[in-house]
Formats: sequence, C-alpha cells, structure tokens
Amino acid sequence: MNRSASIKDVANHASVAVGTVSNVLNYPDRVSQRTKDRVLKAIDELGFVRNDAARQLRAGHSRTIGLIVLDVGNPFFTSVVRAAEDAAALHGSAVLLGDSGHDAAREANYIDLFQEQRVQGLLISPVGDVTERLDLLRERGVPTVLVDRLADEAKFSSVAVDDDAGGYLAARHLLDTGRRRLAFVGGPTSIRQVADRLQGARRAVKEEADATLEVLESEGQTVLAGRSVGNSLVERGREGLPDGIFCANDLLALGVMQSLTMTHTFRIPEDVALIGYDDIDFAVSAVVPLSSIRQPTEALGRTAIQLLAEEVESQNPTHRSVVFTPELVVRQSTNAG
Amino acid sequence: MNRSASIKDVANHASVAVGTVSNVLNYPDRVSQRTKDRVLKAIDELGFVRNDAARQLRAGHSRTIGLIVLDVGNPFFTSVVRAAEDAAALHGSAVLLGDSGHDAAREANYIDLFQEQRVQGLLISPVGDVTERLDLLRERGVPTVLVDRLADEAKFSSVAVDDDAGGYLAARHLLDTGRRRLAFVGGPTSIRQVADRLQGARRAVKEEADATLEVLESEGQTVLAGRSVGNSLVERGREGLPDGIFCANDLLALGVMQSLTMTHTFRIPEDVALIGYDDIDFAVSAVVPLSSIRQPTEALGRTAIQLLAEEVESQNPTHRSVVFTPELVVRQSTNAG
DNA sequence: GCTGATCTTTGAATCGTTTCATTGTTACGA
DNA sequence: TCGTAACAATGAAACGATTCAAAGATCAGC
Repeated sequence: MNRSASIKDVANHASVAVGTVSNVLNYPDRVSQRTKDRVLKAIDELGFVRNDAARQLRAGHSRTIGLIVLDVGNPFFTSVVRAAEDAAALHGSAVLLGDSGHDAAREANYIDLFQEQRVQGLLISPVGDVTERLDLLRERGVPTVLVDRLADEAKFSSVAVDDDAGGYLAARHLLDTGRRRLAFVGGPTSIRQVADRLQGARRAVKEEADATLEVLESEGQTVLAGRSVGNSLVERGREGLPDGIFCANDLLALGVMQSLTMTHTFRIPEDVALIGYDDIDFAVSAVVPLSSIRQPTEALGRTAIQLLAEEVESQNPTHRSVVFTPELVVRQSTNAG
Repeated sequence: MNRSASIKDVANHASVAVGTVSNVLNYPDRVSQRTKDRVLKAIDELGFVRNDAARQLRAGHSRTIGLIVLDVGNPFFTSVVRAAEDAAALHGSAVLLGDSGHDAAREANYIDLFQEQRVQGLLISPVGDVTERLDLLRERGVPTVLVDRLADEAKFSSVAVDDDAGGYLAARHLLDTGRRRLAFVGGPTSIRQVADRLQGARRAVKEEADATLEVLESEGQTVLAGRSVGNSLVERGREGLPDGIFCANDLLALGVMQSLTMTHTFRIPEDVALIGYDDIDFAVSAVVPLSSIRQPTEALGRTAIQLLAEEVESQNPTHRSVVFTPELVVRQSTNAG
C-alpha cells in the first residue's frame, strides 16, 4: 500500500493552497464553485481520505465517544448500544464500542485505549465495584456517564432502570388479574437487580390484605435453574401451588414454564399465571407467550448520550441521575382471556 | 476540563528533553534509572496520557483494526468478536467494533469512519452484495478480510465455515443413528447458508440407498416459523412423520420441538430425532436438549486476524481463503440412549 | 590526566490537518 | 478611473508524539 494521499497532494493536484482544500472540506461556502469543483475532482482522482489523527491532533479532541458494556451479546446492552450510536450520530459523533465481558482487566484496557484516543467522553456499564478506576477518570476530567448503575450524583451522572418499580409492576399485574398466592423466583438475592425486583413485588403484595408472596430462591438466572424450581413446584401437587409466579428474568420463567407445561397437570395461565422480566426475544415465541417487563433500553442509550453531551458542554461539573420506569408487556401467560 | 498534559509538560516538569520522555515510554532501556524515575514520577503527577492521535500521525498508521459485523447481538458474531479482540491484542492491536445491523448505510458509515481512523486493516462481514464498496477499499489499499463470506481470492482473503459440510454432518448423524425418512426444515432457500446446508444433507442422504429427504420450506428462521412447520407435521399423524428432522438453525428446531412435545403424541428422540444448527445457548436448555452443529467461531475470529496480519505485512497482495468445518454436538434430541 | 569506547540525553524536523492574518481579486458606485 | 467593500485564496504556525544525528557524560585502562 502506497502512502495515502494527503491534503497537500490534493492541493498540488488541483493547483490550490492547502488551506483551500481544508476549506472545501470544512467550509464549502467560503470557496468559489470553480475552485470547489477542481478540488473535489482532485480528491476523487487521488482517492483522498481525511486523516482523522491529524484533524484530531489539531482540534485537541476527537469526535468519538467510548462505550463500554458488560456483554454485547446481552440483548439489553445490544439495544442500548444501538440507541446510543444513533443518538451520537445526531451530535455528529461516532461510538467506539468496547465489550468488557464482565472482566475488569478488559475494562481497564478499554478505558486506557479510549483515553489515548481522547474520546469526548465515556459511557460505561462498570464491572463490579470500580470506584478507583472511575475516580481516576474523574480526575483526568474525562466526562463519564454510568449506564445501568446508579451513581453518587456528586461524582457522576448516570442512567438506570428502576428495578423496584419493575418488580412492583409485575406483582401488581398478577394481583390485578385476581391472583393472590404469589411466588417470586430468583436468586441469588445478593444481586442488586434481583433484590430490587423482589422488594418491588413485596411492596405490591402488601397492598392486598389477602395476598401472600413466597420466595423461591433459584441457583442462578438460567433456564435450567428455572426448570429446577419448576420441578419442585410440580412435586407439590395442585394444592400447594401458587397461582401467580413472578420470575426475576425471562430465562427463569421459560424454565419454570417448561416444567409446568411438560407435565400437563397445570395449565398456564388458567392454573398458574407466569411473568418474567427483560422481555427477551424468546418471550414472545415461548410455548405460551410470556408476559414480561420491558426495560426502556432505547431511552437509556439516548439519555446517556444526552447527559454526556451536557457534561461535555458545561464547565462546572453538575451531575444528574435519570431513572427510568420499565413497562409491562402482557401476553398469554398471564391472560386467561 | 483543562487541556491534558503533553509530553512537553512532562519534560518540563521532570527537567529533561521531550525526546527523553518519549524514550522512557518507548525504549525504557535507553534511559538511565535515575532519569526514568524522575520522568515516571512526573507522568504520574501530571496524569499524563499519551495522545494517540499525535503518535499515529507520526507513525503513519494506527494500532487498531476495524471489525464490522452484521449483528453484535447474534451469538455467532459475538463469539467471533471476542476471539478477534484477543488475537489482535497479541499483535498489540485493538479492535474497533462496528455493528451494521444488516444496514448498508450503517456499514458505509463505519467503513468511512475506519478509513479516516487509518485502521491497519478491516475485517468485515458485509451486508448483501457490496462489491463496489469493497472494491473501493481495495483500491485504497486497505487490507481487508471477509468474515463468514467466501471471496474471490483474486480480490480478498476470507474466512468462512463450510455449510455444506455442516449439513452433511447433521444428516449423516441422523442416518448413522438409524433414521431413514429425513426431513429438512429451512427457508427461504435463497439464503446461501440455507441452500448449502440443504445441499450437504442431500449429499449424505444419497449415500444410503433406502434413505429419503423431504424438504419442508419454512417462512424465515424463527421459533414461530419452526412451530408452524411442526404443527403441519403433527397434523399428518404418526404415519406420515419423518423419523429424523434437520433444521437449518436452532430457532427453527426449537419451534418444531415445541409443536411435537406439546401434543405428547410424539417423543423426541424415540419417535423423531431432531437436530439444529448453530448450537445457541438455548439448545442445551431446551425441554429435550437439542443436538446441533457448532461453528468454530473462535477459530474464525483468530484466523481472520491472522490473515489480516499477513496482508498487512506482505507487500504483494496474495489472498487466502480459509474454510472451517463445523462440529457435531450430540445431545438428547437425537440420542435415544 | 588522557584516550577512546560506551552509554545518555538533547532538540530540531516531521507527520497531516486546521486556523487565521494577510494578500489578491472582483465588482460596483461615484 | 479610483476607492472600497465583499469575497477568495494563500501559506505559515500550531497541535503532540517520535525519530535520529549529534553532543555530552562516564568510565576503564594506561
């Protein structure tokens, strides 16, 4: 590969000054039509592509935003990424995406890389407890917005979804459709999301004097864990069965559904209503389409970019936390009609 | 945010020349311990972070590789991305990830962005037929490797998985376990992957004189499409049923499984064996754990980086195509034992 | 104390773009 | 024809890191 054409080559080829070429690219109105045509022709003939490194060096900052997520494979983050990219594009910025895969070392790598790239700012869904690394960013003056994690407003802006409200929504829906013997499936409760969703469910159940909530702790958040809980329910027989089950995520719910429908002793939703959380793609195509709680991922991504833009523009560092309320999606698994 | 510290600031602060600071960063052995300590202390105190734009401008190229995939949410690509990132890290390069979402405009945006960033090279899983855009890259001399798509070796290197071999593997497995009345579920056959997998299956069936292969075209590649095909099978009753079903992907297979297990008239694998393709996470946690064909995504990502490295280093453009053979994963859905 | 070899450090030049003060050109009314 | 706006085009300086020839320091050996 030959060294690619520079603005100087274009200038020579079009017999103009380098400044003129730059003007064609950045302030086309300042240049006469004749000259513009000549320059554009030269650009085309030489296959000139702007060298962003030089531009950025001169400008002192890039036109990119760093986004580090825990797992790009997770539909939640995929959707956030999409929305962030689109929102950033409106600001004329591009998003550099990093996937930490829940690994602190990878995360640190990306943070360093993005700092060297002089990103305008950073959106990050941090791994574990990373106050040190983040404090360093703050000292360096890199505008940062935490995604899907609440932050000390004195330190960072953040966007998150209210899991307590989501839990309330799910349980309230079960109660509203006449269920009274509720069960919560999820675990371990050391995970904040699980704990919050349970807490929200408890809040709803307290509103009905005759309603109860049983907690069935699961081993993780997988289909298999759900099936295992489901099997233990099946063994109880018809009498002991709850009439409404709220699972901390859709995978668990699908597992529970597998157990209950396999045995054909219980019908969903007639005998037991079932609701999950996250509204993954599979929810709609389950054997019985699964009701769920949908998180406003697009709004999350869009707002994250907006908060970041605010941080970038404002001089004095005032931070905001935006908390979104999730949304109930009713499908057949809770809807006898 | 104050302008961040430059190498010159560090040099002043440590009372050395800028060249010395650069040496500390790039050739620590050339610098005496005393000086190194002073410089490192200054770097620390000033919170200096290399400006990659300046470094890259001087170097003439970046240390990044562009990777554009069709859908980061797709586990196939997620895994390829992981492997590519790890392999690139060994070469001292970072990966810039772009998600085209099957959208040609987004893809074009990323191609332009990455060119302006002067990436060392590009890995791309292109949207549709994009010979024009790619030819432009070739003219510009941007080393490019196609991922998951065979390329004219005169033009590009590429890595791909042999779908014909995968189809053969799946059908051969059904035949090897005694099935003779096979069915292929997939569609539309205009999708290359679907056509190739079918072709491979046909090849295997031809090897057994008494075996037949019926093609059941599906409306797309989703769970619902699979269920719809499954339902039509159930309606046929026991007599007309195939005894081995190969689905062009796991989603279809899960849909077929839903139909067959719901009705409890047919048992998997005793009455019908079922095998999918892709080995998605859900395959193992299906009601009946699903046999599948696993694609060697890690090898794909790793090799793509390697081919790219070859292109970058060699002067004359000789291209290679590497085709991987997928792997059979046997689970309960085809295994009566 | 001197020589020559080895090890350190220096600082100007360079990469490609943008900026902006300056110069050059054009057009038009007086 | 001249003066003067308004508009176009120019090109040197700057951004921050790396490179490398050259200068400076150090030290062993005599």
